[in-house]
Amino acid sequence: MPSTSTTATTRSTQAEQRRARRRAEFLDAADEAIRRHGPSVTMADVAGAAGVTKPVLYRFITDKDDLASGLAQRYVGRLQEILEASTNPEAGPRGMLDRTIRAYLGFIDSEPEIYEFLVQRAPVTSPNVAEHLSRFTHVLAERITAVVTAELAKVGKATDGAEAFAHGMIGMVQAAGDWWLARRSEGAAMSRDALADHLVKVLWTGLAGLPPGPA
Amino acid sequence: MPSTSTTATTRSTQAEQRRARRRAEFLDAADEAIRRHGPSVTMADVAGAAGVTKPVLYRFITDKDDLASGLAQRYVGRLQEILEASTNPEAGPRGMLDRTIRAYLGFIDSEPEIYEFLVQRAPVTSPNVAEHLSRFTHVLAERITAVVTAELAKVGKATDGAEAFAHGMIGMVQAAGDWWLARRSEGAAMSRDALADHLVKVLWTGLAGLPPGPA
DNA sequence: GTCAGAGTGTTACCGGTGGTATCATCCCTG
DNA sequence: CAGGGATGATACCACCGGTAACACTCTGAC
Repeated sequence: MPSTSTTATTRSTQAEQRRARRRAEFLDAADEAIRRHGPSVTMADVAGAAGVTKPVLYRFITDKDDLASGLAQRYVGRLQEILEASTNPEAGPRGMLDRTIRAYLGFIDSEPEIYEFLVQRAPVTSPNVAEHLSRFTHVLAERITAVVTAELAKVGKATDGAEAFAHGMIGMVQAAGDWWLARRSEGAAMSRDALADHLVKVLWTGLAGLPPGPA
Repeated sequence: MPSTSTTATTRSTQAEQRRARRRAEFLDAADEAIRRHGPSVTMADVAGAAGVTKPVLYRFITDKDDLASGLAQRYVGRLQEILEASTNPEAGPRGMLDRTIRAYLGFIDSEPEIYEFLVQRAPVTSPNVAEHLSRFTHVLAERITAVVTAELAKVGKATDGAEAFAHGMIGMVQAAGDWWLARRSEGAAMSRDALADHLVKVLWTGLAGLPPGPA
């Protein structure tokens, strides 16, 4: 086994790793470019932020939607890290709801441009097929569905509405967040914390309004 | 007063009427074009559907966003007509919520392409200013805010959360509607009526979760 | 009758953006 | 040193939103 050579398989995985690293670099660049140019960034802007031209970018990112997908996945991951880091394991589902909403509002508050870029690219993707794979809100929705379903089952309610409720929850938080984001800049409006309190109360109470019945 | 001539003022109002009629024709054309080409219609498509070329269209519609605005206003108007037509005046706020949600779901069910065109054009409009004037959901939000505020005041709760709640409500209905729309095409999912029941229950119950206190 | 002007219409174009074909270069391996 | 795979750039295409410029018609005024 000569020290300077590697087998074919390890070489291919090395290539894969290199590709993945490159892709991550371009996501970093996109991050920076969005911060600099706002949600209407151009692919050339992103490439430029990476110190490179468009064709190179397109060797690692197939599409502008692919780029949005990659960023969405990354930020959902960070959100999840925040949630898991603060997991007081005995807080129960209501605590989880509370923390999730606060984390979400914190994200759109601290990264409004990236957030807007993400939601802006969302509906464009699916012409008519329901292929929203790994879009920001949908990834979130999956996780929440699980929690809601578990909670409903525990309380002995019908679980067939869980998915609709999960998506509805996200929609409510998102819409209220958008509204708050827009009003925030012109003074007025309530504090982020007050809004979070509000949403948690409404949603948690609303959960109780779901119809009873077996799964 | 000669029979073949008109005064300057009536002539100018005649011109205005003509302009308005023309604009309405182009909105009709947009309607048809969206139905034919999907939410990604082109301005040339719209002009073509009106049997005309782009510059003519642009004499009556300033912008693609203006076109979306016009359509949004038109459809919100129709929604309101439906609501008022079915107004059992003694149904109270819960009946109103019920009817509104059903009308909304009926709209996105029967006109999914137009609906998607509308929401797609929504966030693009405001670069950073909160000038979403007459956008579909925002027009709706204003009306709902009024109802919610009144109801909260009646029950003796703090009304400063009404606006956030109104936007949140719309967001929930919209997100749940999107989800339902996407799942509907692949069999599965619940019926439109069941979803409406669901949403009404959750939101009405959630309203009770708002914190008490003076306005 | 003819002239002015307001509408209505078209062709041809611009600027920008997503995305690609093509070619040059470098570096690593054999 | 030969050759292939990755890295890079230039130049281009298609498409879309929006506009400039020009041609035609119709109406009412003198």
